[in-house]
Amino acid sequence: MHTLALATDSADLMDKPKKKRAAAQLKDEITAYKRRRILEEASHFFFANGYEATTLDSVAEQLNVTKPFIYSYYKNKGELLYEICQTGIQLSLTALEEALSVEGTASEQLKIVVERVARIIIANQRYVTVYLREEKSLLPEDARRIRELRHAFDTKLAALLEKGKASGEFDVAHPSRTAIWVSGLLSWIALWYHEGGRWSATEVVMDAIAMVQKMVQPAGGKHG
Amino acid sequence: MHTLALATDSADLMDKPKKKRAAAQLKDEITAYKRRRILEEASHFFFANGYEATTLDSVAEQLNVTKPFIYSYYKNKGELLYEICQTGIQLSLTALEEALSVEGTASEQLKIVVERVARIIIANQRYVTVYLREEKSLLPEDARRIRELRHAFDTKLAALLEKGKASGEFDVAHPSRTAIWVSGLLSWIALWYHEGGRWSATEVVMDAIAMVQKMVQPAGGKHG
DNA sequence: CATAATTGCTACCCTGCAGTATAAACAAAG
DNA sequence: CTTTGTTTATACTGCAGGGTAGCAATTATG
Repeated sequence: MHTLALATDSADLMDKPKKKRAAAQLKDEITAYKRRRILEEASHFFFANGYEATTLDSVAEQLNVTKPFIYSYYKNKGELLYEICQTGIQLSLTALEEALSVEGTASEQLKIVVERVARIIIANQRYVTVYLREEKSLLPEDARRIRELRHAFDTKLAALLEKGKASGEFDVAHPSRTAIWVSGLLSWIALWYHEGGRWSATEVVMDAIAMVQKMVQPAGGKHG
Repeated sequence: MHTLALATDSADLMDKPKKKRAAAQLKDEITAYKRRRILEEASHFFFANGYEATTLDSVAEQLNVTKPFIYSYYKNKGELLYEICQTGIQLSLTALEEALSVEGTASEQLKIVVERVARIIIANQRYVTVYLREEKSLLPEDARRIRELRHAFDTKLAALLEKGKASGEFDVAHPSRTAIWVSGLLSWIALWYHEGGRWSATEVVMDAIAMVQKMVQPAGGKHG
């Protein structure tokens, strides 16, 4: 009865339980699904109340499950936090990398980068906000890994700015420092955007694009 | 002996304990001083470990004092948090207001605003960061008051952008939305700057000025 | 239908910490 | 040198919540 809250019970995925291979794989998928659901609900609470103020009992209750259930899928509360933070930065990093793989001038690429990353941040605000806000609650080792991902993000962004600078498209005195401002502007979206608020997601994304373009735009005028 | 950690004991301020008036005033000053010291140490811990993860015992220990000491100057832990958050936003707001009181064109004023606010934010990073990060830990009523101050900040900034737009100095499509980006850029400093890190406070301030100027700069070229 | 394996729950433990009742130390006043 | 008020510490309480031991229910297998 309780497992109902985890929605889609085995039925959906249960097609060919013939071979052991298939059965084992199915089991893995179900486990992965349960982990995802736990993470999702946890991220809601961490986002709304903060990590320390959130109790695993409340997360379990939301899932119509008990605390030991969570502990059979996650080692402890800290592991949940780490996975949420990891998701937050990894999604942004992946969006950046995919955007960078699109061919085009630096200006075109930058526009795509900002648009896609901004959209990802809005769509995954909970994860990104927790990652930005709860760094201090991570174990030192976990915090280090998160910082590495963030650093990869900033570095790739800096490389793009460098490229635009070399081609004369951008006027940036110091690409790696400017990258941090751009990345901050994107992060700010997560901290500030409110669904159903004064401004729509699209408006915010368009604004972000415009702001970043101005930040790198040569004094002479427009580009790209 | 223990009160030593509160440094400057009465001696400093003790000049004319003649009249009762003076004595009472002195007492008030000492009380205010103790409150300030408690707040200062608390802000260190809240900044470094987060609000919930900080124990008042540890704050007391840092002051070479005991927990009931703190409770005789603050009602509870939440009051401490509120005062820290209040300090964080109020300092920024005051810096903004003072900068706005300097006569000049919109461009000149904006430059002064960004410079002063950025400096205040760096100098009071602990307070500002806690205010940005711990909103969810505040009582609803306290959170509301903090948001009001932030809103005042954004509104005054928007008015300046509006003024610059009217005079043709700035190219901003939507002043109140742009104000939020600018205010976000400033906030970002608190979250990202690290004393003794890769870049100096002055570099960061100069960068912030340059970024904001570009964000509002007309397509045609420079201004101010 | 019996046996084994898996999965989840009930019922705890125990620590850490916000907050307090009360006593001691000290200072001020007479 | 007592008396009175103030300031700070000692020594607690209460409980919330992370984490776990062990049991029950369910499912798979022969």
